[in-house]
Amino acid sequence: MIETTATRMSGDERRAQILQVAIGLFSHKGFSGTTTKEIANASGVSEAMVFRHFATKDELYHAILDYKACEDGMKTLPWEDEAQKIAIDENDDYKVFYTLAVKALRHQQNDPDLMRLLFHSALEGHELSEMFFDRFVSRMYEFIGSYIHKRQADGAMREVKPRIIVRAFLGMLIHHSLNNILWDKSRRLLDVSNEEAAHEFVTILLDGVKK
Amino acid sequence: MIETTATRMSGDERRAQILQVAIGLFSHKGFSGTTTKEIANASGVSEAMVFRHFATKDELYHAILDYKACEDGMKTLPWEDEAQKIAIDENDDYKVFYTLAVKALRHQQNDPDLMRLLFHSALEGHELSEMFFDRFVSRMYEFIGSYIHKRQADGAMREVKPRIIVRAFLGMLIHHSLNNILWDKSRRLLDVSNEEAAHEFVTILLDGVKK
DNA sequence: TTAGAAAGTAAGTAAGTGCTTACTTTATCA
DNA sequence: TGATAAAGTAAGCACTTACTTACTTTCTAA
Repeated sequence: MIETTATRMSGDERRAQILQVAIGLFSHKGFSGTTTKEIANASGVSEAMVFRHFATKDELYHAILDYKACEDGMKTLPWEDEAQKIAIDENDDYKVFYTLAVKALRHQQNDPDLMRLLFHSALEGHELSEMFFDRFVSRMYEFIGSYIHKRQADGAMREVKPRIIVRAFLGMLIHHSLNNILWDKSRRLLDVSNEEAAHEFVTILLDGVKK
Repeated sequence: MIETTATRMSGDERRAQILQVAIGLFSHKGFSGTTTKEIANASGVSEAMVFRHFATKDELYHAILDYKACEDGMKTLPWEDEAQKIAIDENDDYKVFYTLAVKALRHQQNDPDLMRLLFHSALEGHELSEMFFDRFVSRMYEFIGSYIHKRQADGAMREVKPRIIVRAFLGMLIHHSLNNILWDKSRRLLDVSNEEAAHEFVTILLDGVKK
């Protein structure tokens, strides 16, 4: 893929490269749809090298999931974001939801492979799916849900089950990204910036749940 | 699977049975994750029989897609529904969207395999994905979009790009079903009936876009 | 009742699959 | 500079894959 000079790589470099190549392949063709030979070829290396760095194909898959789910995607958790906390304390509904939305959309756009991997593993019933669900999704429901609960107690939002509102919100965001990644790559159906999408989704949601 | 007596099936019966078995397997394990041997075994028949009915594995996959996408899923198109047309003529926003939502949620719940197949094929870049997109999704955008446009002209809805509203609406619905099918099978996160979900989603949407 | 058509199988094949082995090339540093 | 460790490969192993062939069993209707 990348123009490789004749110089050989260090073990760590090669390992990282194989991992990256495998991410691209797995995320597009799935686990069983990708062969170790393909991974080796795309890495410009023999199959034996793949198996020197990752004992089995499964181990490679797990390494990817660990890398993607732990190192990468989880860096900017909304419940650890300072600006977010301030917006929450100030009860600035628009800011809370807009910030969340733009971040999510940007993240998904910058790393479509993560979303593809997540869906592949969910469909195949891989354990990553559960892990991601427990570590990220369910906390997201708690995080947003408890803010909504607070705002309902304030009398600022209608008394709807908070989690339905969370689902509606995440549904808009995730489905929008999914559309862009999977079906409407050329934006024939709908072509909007992340900011515009976030603004409109948040406006609909907040007007939709305000008292 | 089904308790098969010793009596042999007719060609058509067997073909239909293999097709059903394959739907179950493909939708859970994907195309390349499912072997023809598995399909044969699960059908209680030798592999040769599978290939008598479907010349190649690809042909079987296409037969499934045709069957699922044409016969099954497309039967009750919203733009051919009489009750829907009446609601549209009466400008009964809630009825229009609620009917649509409940139908979609029910359909997705009754046939989770279709959604799984659709996502598998979208991730793998199979052509079904495009076909489904052209034949169903893009028409859905036109259908709902044009109703929204009309209601905006009436002064009943805010001037937001209609397709953003469509995306928000479909996002809630599809994401909700996807959650139920893939991640939250035991409804730990959110347990609501289709009717309640539809009602809340539609209420949020309509309050969110009304003038 | 029996010929023929259709349902069915057992046992393959060639090409792939994940993975290993036995070996060669290159970098590093005492 | 040359011993050593690490990066690298070619070739192949056991098994699986999609698909075939040559054959047997059962149903049907003239």
